[in-house]
Amino acid sequence: MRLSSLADYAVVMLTAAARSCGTARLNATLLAEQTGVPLPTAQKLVSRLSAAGLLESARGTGGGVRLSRPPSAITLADIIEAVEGPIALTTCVDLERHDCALDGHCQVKPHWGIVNEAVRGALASVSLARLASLPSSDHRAAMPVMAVAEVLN
Amino acid sequence: MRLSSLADYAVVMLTAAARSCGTARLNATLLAEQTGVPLPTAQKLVSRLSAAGLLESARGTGGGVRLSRPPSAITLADIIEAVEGPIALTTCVDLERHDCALDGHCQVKPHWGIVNEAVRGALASVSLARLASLPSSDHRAAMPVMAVAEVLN
DNA sequence: GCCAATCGGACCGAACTGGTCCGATTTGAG
DNA sequence: CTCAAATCGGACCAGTTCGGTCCGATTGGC
Repeated sequence: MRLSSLADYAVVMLTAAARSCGTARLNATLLAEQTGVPLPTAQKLVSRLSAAGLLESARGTGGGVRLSRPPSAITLADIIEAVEGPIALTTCVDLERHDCALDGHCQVKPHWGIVNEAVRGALASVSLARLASLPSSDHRAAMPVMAVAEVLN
Repeated sequence: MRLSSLADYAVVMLTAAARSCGTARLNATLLAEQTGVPLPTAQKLVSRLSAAGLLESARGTGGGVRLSRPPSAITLADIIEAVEGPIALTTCVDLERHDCALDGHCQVKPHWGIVNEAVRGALASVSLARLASLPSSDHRAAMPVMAVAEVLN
């Protein structure tokens, strides 16, 4: 239940990119300096985010990267999936590889899809624009969460 | 963003335990047979779940385990935390070890706590009793999720 | 036409997960 | 009271994925 450091770094880097959106052309070196992410790791992430379509890259001298969409149209779920692959709490909800040992008579399997979508939805509701803004002063530690149970039969 | 197989197995085993709650005394061997989880793994999980207080164990001949609380009072979050440890998407929300390389000037850090609580809340809203029941016929693939963004500043 | 700067992919070591096994402990029967 | 069976509990080991580093391919400017 912990997301990889690469995904964490990617969020930090894209947040920094969103702040200077449009103002300057960005590259891996600059993002690494602004965020503190090690340069080689930043390079790898730039590659992966470009391949996923979140960044548009230009090679050669004076090249670099920029957000391919406005920050409000990029969500946490997008970033995580770009770095880690599809969000799938269990292997059985991953459409690609449904190789679960208990597959046949598993009574829980039908529920995982719902739970997975709930978590994914929570992440998809957070936009990069929101993450780039400074936090408000009135954090409510505990938040009212929609009842997954209500749709879980 | 994928939870460990052990956590998955634990959910399946506890779901099976909830079905035969009160009817029979359970042990690791029985749960392994009913669920298909390999016996040694089931034993390990029984240990861990007992240590976490979700199962009450009795040793010796005729011993075994049983749920320490009614299934409605056990949530997915409880099970996952019992097996994997605290739910912490990033290291910086883990109160124990906040050793993040970017700790000093990370602009995203304030937001992670909110997102983490949202995900945790989603998992905490699913009870074991709900998982043990058969799924309804009208699955709604996409579910309305509360807007995390609304509390994120 | 050459050079410099940038992205893209391949390689390697380390940490964790998952699986297996054996010992410690307790109860029930004889 | 002693023995023995059955159970939980923890230690050990292999496999895999993750994280980090490096070098080559490509492009645009001079």
